[in-house]
Amino acid sequence: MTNALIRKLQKFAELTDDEKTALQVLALGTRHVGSRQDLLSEGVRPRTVLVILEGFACRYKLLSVGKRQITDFLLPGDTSDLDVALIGALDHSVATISPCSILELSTAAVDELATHHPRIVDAMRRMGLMEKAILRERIVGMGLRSADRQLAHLLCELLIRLQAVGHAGSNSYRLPLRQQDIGDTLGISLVHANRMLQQLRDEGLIGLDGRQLVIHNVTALMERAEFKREYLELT
Amino acid sequence: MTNALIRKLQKFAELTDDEKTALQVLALGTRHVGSRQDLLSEGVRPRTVLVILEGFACRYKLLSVGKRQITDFLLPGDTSDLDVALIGALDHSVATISPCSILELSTAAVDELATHHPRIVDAMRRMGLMEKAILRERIVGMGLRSADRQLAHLLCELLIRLQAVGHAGSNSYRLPLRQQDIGDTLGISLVHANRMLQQLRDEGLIGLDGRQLVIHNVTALMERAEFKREYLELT
DNA sequence: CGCGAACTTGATATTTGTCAACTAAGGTGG
DNA sequence: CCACCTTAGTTGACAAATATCAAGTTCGCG
Repeated sequence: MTNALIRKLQKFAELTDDEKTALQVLALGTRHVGSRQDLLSEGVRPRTVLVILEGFACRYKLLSVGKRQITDFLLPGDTSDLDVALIGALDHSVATISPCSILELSTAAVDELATHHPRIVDAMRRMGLMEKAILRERIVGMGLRSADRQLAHLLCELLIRLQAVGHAGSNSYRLPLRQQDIGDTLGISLVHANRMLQQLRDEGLIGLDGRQLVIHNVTALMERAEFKREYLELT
Repeated sequence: MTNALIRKLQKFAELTDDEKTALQVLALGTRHVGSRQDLLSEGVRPRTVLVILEGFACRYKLLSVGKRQITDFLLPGDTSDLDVALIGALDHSVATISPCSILELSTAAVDELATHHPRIVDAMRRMGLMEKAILRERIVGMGLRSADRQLAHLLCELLIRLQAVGHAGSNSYRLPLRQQDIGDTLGISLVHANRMLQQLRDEGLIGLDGRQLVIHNVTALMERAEFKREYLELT
């Protein structure tokens, strides 16, 4: 099982074969879920830790009917909150965007890992810290960046994060987001998201054919976005 | 030492006298810092965990000169990241807003607590989860709420959080933020922050005399903000 | 009393949202 | 295989929210 979780954990700490085996043994199993399905719902007390092995998912919150804000994305290798045992009720929902395959860990399994394989849990804690860094960077974007730069930033973030788990080439990846999803992420309308995408296309920075995104000039896109990759590398 | 940290931890787990004593013994000491001073700087590896005992502080990031985004506030009882030992370099800075008194814990002290007083660390982990919830709610606000509602939401958030540590009355508290700080928090200009403040004042929802904020009608302000307090109570 | 920082105000520019209509692409039953 | 149907994407015109600029005003403090 050289899956996305292990690839991601390796970014934070080299795993021994023993540790890899422990992860396999403790998993409750793998589920396959279609696109646009809720995995966890706001207000509910989660009972397991979810690990995305394949596909795109997101965390989101709803406000007065019809308004959804996506707060962040869960990509292959990402997990829902590790400290799930400490959570009374979830403040947000989690849903798939594309079809996903998902591994579940019981809270007992996490305790077991913490006891016998503390390095794995340390790596997972680092992932938790990175998640906070991503949330902060999203706040910075929403507060300080214009819509086109924010979009550029999102595309850069996804490039780096997907590359880390082998799901992106040097300048391209599959992007299963609808324009509505992009708008709900950046806090702009669908129409505006459409226009910002066109702007980046017209400038020759990106190409989007179906669901395949190609970044024609990664350096230029990062400059446009004022993208600093350090926040995704806090090891 | 019935300080803000202990009051805050008590919200998450009853502490024994023994545990309270451990906290006192392990602290490296208390510092007093003036307003508008950096406590931690982006890019630096932090060596201790900071606990705010008194005063207002914030986390912030800078973008191309002159643009600052405050991502969240550290109020009495709040701490900087607990998993500090796992952090390579900070992705953001931390600065005081008002004069603060600050307690420092060495990483060794945190390890010591984790070993002998796991409930304290659990409580601190819950605080970390709440911090993520606060960041997500800020993202929701920036994406979905108009500037006046966002301001209303911020004032409600601070009311509840300050009440939790005994620093606010039923409908009032000291608010040491400048209008520039409010703008930098909500992602709006200073001028617009000023106008939104006036709007809430003109509607009779709040009063702001010097640095003392009075919320004339808490329920109405919460309705205006679509404020749901659950996200601050995830126990 | 004077000075600087914070706050306030008005006029105008820019960005983004909303509405409404239209086009393109994929899937399904006849 | 086509007609239809639904969903996603696109476009233009206009409205609303917010930024920017520039000039006051107030207030605490030395």
